[in-house]
Amino acid sequence: MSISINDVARAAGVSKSTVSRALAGGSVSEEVRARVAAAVQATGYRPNLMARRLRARDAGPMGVLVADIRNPFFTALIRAVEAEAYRQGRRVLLCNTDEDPQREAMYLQLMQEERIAGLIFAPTQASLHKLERMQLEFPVVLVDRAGAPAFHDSVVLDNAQACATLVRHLVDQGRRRIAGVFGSTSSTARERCDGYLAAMRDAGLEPDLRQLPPTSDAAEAEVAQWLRQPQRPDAFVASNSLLLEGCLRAIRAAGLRIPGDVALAGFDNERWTELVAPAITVIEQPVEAMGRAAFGLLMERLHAPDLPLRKVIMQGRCIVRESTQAAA
Amino acid sequence: MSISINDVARAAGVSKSTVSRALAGGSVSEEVRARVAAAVQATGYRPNLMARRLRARDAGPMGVLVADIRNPFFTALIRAVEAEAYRQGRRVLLCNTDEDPQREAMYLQLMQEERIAGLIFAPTQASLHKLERMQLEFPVVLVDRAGAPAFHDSVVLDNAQACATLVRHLVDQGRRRIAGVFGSTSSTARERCDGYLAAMRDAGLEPDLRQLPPTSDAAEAEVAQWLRQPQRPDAFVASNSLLLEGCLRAIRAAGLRIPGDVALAGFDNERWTELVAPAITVIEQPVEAMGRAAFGLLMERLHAPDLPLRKVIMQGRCIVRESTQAAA
DNA sequence: ATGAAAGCGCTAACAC
DNA sequence: GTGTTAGCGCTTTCAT
Repeated sequence: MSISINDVARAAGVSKSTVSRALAGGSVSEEVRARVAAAVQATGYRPNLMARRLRARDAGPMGVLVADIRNPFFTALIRAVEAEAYRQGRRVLLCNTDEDPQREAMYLQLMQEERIAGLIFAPTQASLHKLERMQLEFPVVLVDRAGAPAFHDSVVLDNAQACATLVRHLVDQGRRRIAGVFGSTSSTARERCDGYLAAMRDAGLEPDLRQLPPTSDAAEAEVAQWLRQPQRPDAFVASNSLLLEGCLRAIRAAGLRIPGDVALAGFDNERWTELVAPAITVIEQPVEAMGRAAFGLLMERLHAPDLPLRKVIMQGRCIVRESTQAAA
Repeated sequence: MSISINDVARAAGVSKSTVSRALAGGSVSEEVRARVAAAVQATGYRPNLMARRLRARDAGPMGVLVADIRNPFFTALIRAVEAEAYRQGRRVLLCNTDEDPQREAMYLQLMQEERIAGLIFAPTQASLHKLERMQLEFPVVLVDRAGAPAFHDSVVLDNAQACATLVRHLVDQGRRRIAGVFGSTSSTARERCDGYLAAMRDAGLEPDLRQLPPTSDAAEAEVAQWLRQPQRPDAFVASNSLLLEGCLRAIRAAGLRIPGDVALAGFDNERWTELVAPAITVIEQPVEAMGRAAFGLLMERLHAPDLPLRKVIMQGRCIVRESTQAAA
């Protein structure tokens, strides 16, 4: 049995409500406040948040539910949110769904049951739809992945635009058979795919794309096969850093030179994209800003539930490196 | 106000105790069980875990407290633990301390207050000592970082051995001025440092080492300066992948060739270490196994608190790549 | 098999 | 300023 407020009250010789008030900084005499403090020390008392929340509808922790903790974009996002939460004295309940809708559903229910104050969520395509009919008891801010802004605030990159930028850059460098490697689970991947298609059409080029589970292994296997085709692509665009890595491995394994034989570009300015030779052209996302914005939207929503729906769209920055130089 | 068990009871036309029993799978007539199930459906009821735990001393979530979520070793560890927890129907409360003892203390108290069932913890050097006098109310398993096994179960790499292996390998390749770049915040870094010192002594070589905040930026700055010294090192050993990355950047920036001018080796088989040219020699840690072991120890401790203290020491695997070939 | 009632640890009215 | 009282939503005796 752990120490309760009653033990402190007894030790301090006051009632438990007085202890409660003293701890909350309410109006109590200095003398009593000191006695309570001493009693807390002596007993080693820690408030029981279960009880406190049960009673006071106290703010529960913030939830953060991301699709893949291996993806550095998400770890960076988590850090940004957590830093912001920490500054405001909020705890963060973090969970990882591995792009699995079933685990997503489980964790959503879990957070419901844990009575979190609000959720920052990067859902799979599958859950995005279900989410709308779900009527959760806490506000949700979608981040990185969102559909039409019908039910939830959201913070996303201008994905179509960013991907089109990448394609246009490749076209400018003289590439023609530009292949697109996209994830199959997120709205983000779909939007990037749309941008790819639009830019290819504008350039009068034939699109050539795959939608894969967003892991490096899947990309590596797929691209390996792709490169064996008669008319092989002269450029690859990958819709996240995991897929990008898979592309790079496959191209290397095929003994092709970058950018001589094929150009390569992708999303997320991970540190390794600059360290490999040749360094890789990427779209950099303003991850920090996205995390802070998501947290901000959530806090505002908490304080003013009737605010109109907001969708924050951020622009990516194209960092051109050697991997997309014109072929020799 | 959210839906409570009373609403379900009313809807089903039974008492709340009956609902509780029906939900817990107690002895209730089939007919009532069906009515309750229907009422749960109709009302959209979700049990309030705060109340349930408050009452029943139900097992809280598992806590995981890591030092740096940017470090891929920890994200891999988290995934392993989380996967295992998921299989057993346990939730995971994840927090990130950024190697900051103050945040560590805050989160420890927090987990105490959240009444977690148990904690998997990678503490800083500073907290490791305090932890011993802390008398937490839940069992703790230290992972990656642990001192003498005095108070807590732990799972660690054989750090000294692994680092000595790296040094011996470099000596075999003809390196003599082998520099060591170690973190300053963890017992792990200290043990690797000890292994470095021992191996250098055995080889009759003069040690030359630094202990830094474990970030790539810190390593990059320090190594840049190091390389400007008259008798510059002909090899670097870095004690984690962040430091390793900093070393690589600094060596490149100085215009030196690897392995021609300097050799480079480090810890953690991150995918980028294989992608850069030249690929980098590393010690691979059995991260998956470490995560699973930590979770296993914790569960066992939960079921049998009086078990003797256990320390699991795992061996790393040295993966030799081009970065440590003999100088031309 | 079911209901009534007690109580987990806490806070917030309401008294004084 | 402080104590008394009444729950928050739930499980668990103890009756019936």
